[in-house]
Amino acid sequence: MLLLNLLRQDPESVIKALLKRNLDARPIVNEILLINEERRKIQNKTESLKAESNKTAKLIGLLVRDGKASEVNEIKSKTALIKKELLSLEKTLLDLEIKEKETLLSLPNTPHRSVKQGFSPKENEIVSTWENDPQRTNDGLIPHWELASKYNLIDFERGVKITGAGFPIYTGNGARLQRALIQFFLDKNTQEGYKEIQPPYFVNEESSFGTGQLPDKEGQMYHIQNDNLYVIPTSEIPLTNLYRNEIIDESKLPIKMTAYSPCFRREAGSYGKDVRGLNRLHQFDKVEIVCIDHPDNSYKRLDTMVNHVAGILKDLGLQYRLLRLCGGDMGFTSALTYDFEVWSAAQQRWLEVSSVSNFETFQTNRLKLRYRQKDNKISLAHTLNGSALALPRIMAAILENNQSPDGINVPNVLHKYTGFKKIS
RNA sequence: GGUGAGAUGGGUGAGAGGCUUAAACCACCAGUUUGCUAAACUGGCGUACGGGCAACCGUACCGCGGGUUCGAAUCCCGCUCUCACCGCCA
Repeated sequence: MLLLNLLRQDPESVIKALLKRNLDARPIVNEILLINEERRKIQNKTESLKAESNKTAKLIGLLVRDGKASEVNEIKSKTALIKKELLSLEKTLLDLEIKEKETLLSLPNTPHRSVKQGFSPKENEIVSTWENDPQRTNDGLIPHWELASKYNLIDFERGVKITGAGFPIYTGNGARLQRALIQFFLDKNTQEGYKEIQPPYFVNEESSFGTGQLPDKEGQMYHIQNDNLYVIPTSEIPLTNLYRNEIIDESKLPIKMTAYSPCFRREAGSYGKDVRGLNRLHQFDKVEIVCIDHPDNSYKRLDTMVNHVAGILKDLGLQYRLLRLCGGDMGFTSALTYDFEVWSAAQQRWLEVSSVSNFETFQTNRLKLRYRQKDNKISLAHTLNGSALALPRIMAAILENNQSPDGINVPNVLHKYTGFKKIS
């Protein structure tokens, strides 16, 4: 949620920034300002009436105490009038408040100045590419879904039987490799100072709202209706919400957390070759990093997070490229997002494996997540998160890129976790 | 699932229709005193929104939502959550 004060002070800069998302926000911004003006007007009126009524009530108290009951009735009739007026004013005020918030919620975050305007993923900027020369031919290469069944690593069919499409069963060395990756990622993250957390996999409505999944992405989450809980599409939700409604001492910043969790996404409406094998699933594993930091520090923090993720991909020997997303491809809540894509040699395409974002105050404004400065001033903190890393496409790339006629070579850094060096 | 007890500021906890502007203590911050620290003493110490250049003023908030009343932390109704014990259970 954008800052109302910013919108009041400098609406033009907000409108200009949102153009990068190909959104003409002018009508909405104008509407908000209009509602806001009206709201403040009504609020002023309401509050002065309340002040009067409070004063009168106190006076009655004094009169009753002094035994001057005869004067009380007269005053009572006066406050009855105030009350009547208040009744309709308060209703109007509430309506305006709701409308103001609703309208404000409909605006996405303002892109950072470094973000380019653009409509689609095609306009994302390639910031850097590691391993300049990925294998540009898939001669003789087998896609990961075939490798997975050739070496008995994943059982897609039985996954369909017991749950449905998009719920693969990892078996034997496949399961072991998956676990090795999770542990490797968690170790890398904790070495970097991220505190390991095991969060719940279900969250309540308030938490989903806090990080912005509600109301924008309601249809993407699995919902447990009996208990009104949402199954997490990412551990970003429980991690970031840990500090919801809290005021953190400035000296405690940054707060750095990491968690492994399975992630559940309905992915309604996506079919075809993009979802083949491990490319897109309803349940997948991910290790996430989340930072809560001082506003002055958050873009430096974003850079260190990006470098950290890059380091992990290098350790695994995966060819990747780093993208800065254009305005049109960025998530609703983000101000700046970098995506990592690894090269999938058999499919001859780039696969997104990590998304690292700075949300600035967009989430903390909803979360009421603030920090206290030395001079006791209270401000909203910045939140950031990133995947470090999402498992399935990493798995796909490892299988495809490291295949040879006699098996699949496991990256060196994983040997101590897998206990084997080759899958054959 | 059953029964019972609760929910008050950063923490403990009083308050049971109007002298509450929520006591007191602890914690925290500043000052006095002091060779340093501690102790003692004095003062300060919530959040949000609105108004104001500011000092400051107003409003709301005692789990959440309604109601009664001129007036509600306090009375009434509904909900949520927490804790304890019992049952079931990895």
